[in-house]
Amino acid sequence: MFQAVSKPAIIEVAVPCPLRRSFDYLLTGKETHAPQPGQRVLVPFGNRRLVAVIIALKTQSEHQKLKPIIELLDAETPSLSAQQLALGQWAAQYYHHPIGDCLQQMLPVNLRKPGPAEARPSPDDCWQLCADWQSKEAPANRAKQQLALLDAFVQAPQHRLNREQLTELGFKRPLLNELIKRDLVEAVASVGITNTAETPPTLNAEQSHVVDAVTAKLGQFSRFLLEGITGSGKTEVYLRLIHAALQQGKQALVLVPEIGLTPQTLERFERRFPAQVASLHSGMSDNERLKNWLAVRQGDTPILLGTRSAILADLPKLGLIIVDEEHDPSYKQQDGWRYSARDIAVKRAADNHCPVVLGSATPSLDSLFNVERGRYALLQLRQRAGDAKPPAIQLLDIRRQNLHEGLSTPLLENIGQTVAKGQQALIFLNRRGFAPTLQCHGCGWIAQCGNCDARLTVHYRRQTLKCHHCDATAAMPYQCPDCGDDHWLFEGPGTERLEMLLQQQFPNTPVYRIDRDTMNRQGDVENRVEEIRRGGAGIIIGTQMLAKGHHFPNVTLVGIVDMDAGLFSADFRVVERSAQLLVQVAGRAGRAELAGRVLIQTHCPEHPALQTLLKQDYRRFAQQQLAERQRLQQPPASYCAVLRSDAVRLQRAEEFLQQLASALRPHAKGIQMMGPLPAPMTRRAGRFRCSLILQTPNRAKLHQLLSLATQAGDRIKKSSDLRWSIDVDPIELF
DNA sequence: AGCACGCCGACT
DNA sequence: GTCGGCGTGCTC
Repeated sequence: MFQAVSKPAIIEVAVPCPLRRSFDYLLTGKETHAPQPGQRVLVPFGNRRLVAVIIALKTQSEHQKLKPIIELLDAETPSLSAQQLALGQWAAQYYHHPIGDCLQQMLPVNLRKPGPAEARPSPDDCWQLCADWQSKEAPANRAKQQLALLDAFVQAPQHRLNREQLTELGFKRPLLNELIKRDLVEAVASVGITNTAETPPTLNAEQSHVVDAVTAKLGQFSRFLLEGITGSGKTEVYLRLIHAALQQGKQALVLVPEIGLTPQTLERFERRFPAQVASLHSGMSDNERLKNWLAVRQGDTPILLGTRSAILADLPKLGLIIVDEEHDPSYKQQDGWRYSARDIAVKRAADNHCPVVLGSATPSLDSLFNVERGRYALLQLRQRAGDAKPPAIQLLDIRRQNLHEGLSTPLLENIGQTVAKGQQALIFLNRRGFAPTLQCHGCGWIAQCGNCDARLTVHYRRQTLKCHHCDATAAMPYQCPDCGDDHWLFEGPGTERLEMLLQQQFPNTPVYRIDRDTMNRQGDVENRVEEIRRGGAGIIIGTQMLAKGHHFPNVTLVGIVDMDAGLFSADFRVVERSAQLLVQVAGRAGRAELAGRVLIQTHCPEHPALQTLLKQDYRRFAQQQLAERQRLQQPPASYCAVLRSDAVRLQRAEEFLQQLASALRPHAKGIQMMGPLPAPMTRRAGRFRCSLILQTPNRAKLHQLLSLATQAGDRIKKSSDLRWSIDVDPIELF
């Protein structure tokens, strides 16, 4: 017999290395199952063994001496589905990032090392008969499978079976779900979660309209921006949409910002959809992540709720994507493969012919621009639940004012009046620690970080100096190292200092501080928020940790200590970000019977952006900003990428980008090139950083140039300590 | 990214 | 005479 000539004996793989190309290997012919794209494979690479991903099968190779693979790691089912593989390949091109690294990041950590694609069974993978199962309606006689499974539970010791045993007995998850639905069986480890779905509340007219509009588009690609003010019931809309998708037999993917995935959020979803929600977030073990990742892929779980990287998971029946707080910067990965989960969500919706809903109270300018261009349909929720009124915003001009640790007299008086009424005040300051600067009163010496162009922050209680840009920590000195004087000046306010001041001023009022220094462990914030909600008069001090998600019904006064830092910056996105932060912080306050007030301390009350925000009009602010961006041809009115470099010596970093810029310039017609410029805080963690900014209205041209940049960048001779990277659609310019 | 190979300084 | 510094080049 002839050997079939087309039998693929060679595989093309992506290896987890920063190399922008693939490698070919020989199959041994002794594989126990058929190789398929997406499967993991152990290969010899140099003198190492690496877990690579098959991207194609071939019959021949350009390369002469191929090595044979060591073994196929996936039995049958590839770790990455065809759709994921295609997504990874698309993303590698779009973000100009090495394919091997992209595919590696799409795999759960446990699958990045050799071993089978299985999760260890864990205790919460156990189910038992409900105590009152006999009083419940049994499955119909013709539901033979269900009866068999029920019988297996009755026979089992303690009436319990775990996942492993169920698999052994040949029972599949959907069948188990049937028994769970009938209240015959429940998960063992789940404490305090009822297994009956709660009854959804009634929707108001606005909510119904939104639900109808999106539901009508299930099954086709459609993009929505859902602009819903704080407290307008966005989450309820999401739950209804998910329900509609599930009814059509589809799966739903919900993305939330990094710190938005609190136990409360998860519980809210689980109450509505018992045993149907899997989650992926940073607080879980690698094994748990793998377990949920697999559950969603196998279709056992129809809902995936997760943070940024959840957009990379496989949902074979994906029918709806929701991105909550779509403006949140945590959707953009800030190192390595700098992808935007929000943007990939839109791409996946297109691939899956399904709707994507981007929700926010303060939509990003990118999304508003897409509404303007008619790409996204705009849906709005303007009504606050219970008719709560938006808070009144007022500026406090603090020029030449006496400040007490950063607080003006009027703000202090207002805090006093608020707590006297038994209400709560929330003071927002985006600077943790006691004081941002330590200065010697004798000679003017200032404590600087040895590794960064930054001052050290004083942490009073711990008597330490910390750098907030690297991990440098030092003991608070007794004497000035320059002149020996021991009189110190603590300059500027920090949250720790405000806490001490306010506790002193209001000794009978509880003062709560919420920042990275006081909230160490998972769940600390939730516990503290719960305590505040139950409490009466009180003062809450916090950084941007406060701005997201949590609502404080007893807060009637919000004070913004320092607005000015967010108004002026070389980076045009800083103003957008601080406006969003302001609106979000303001949204923490007030309810129907207690209208809230927001007081903003500033040295520049005439600033146009502030004046617009003052009128409660985020949308008008956004329109003004958009007009400005269009005038200056800045994103989203143009496309942008940043090439960055860093090295131990500034000259090395600069030189590299200069050479890269020269190599690109002849091909950069119609593309604005700015730089290379040292970043505003050039030295950080002992390295100097530079940026070269590219901007053009022509996306195709930008990507052509970036392709050239990857080639040129690899060719240019570099000192060994030089690192460089490409950031497509950056959210920070430097 | 790793890891080896390679050519120049201070140690047994 | 070697141990080891990190420059540079490759990985199917």
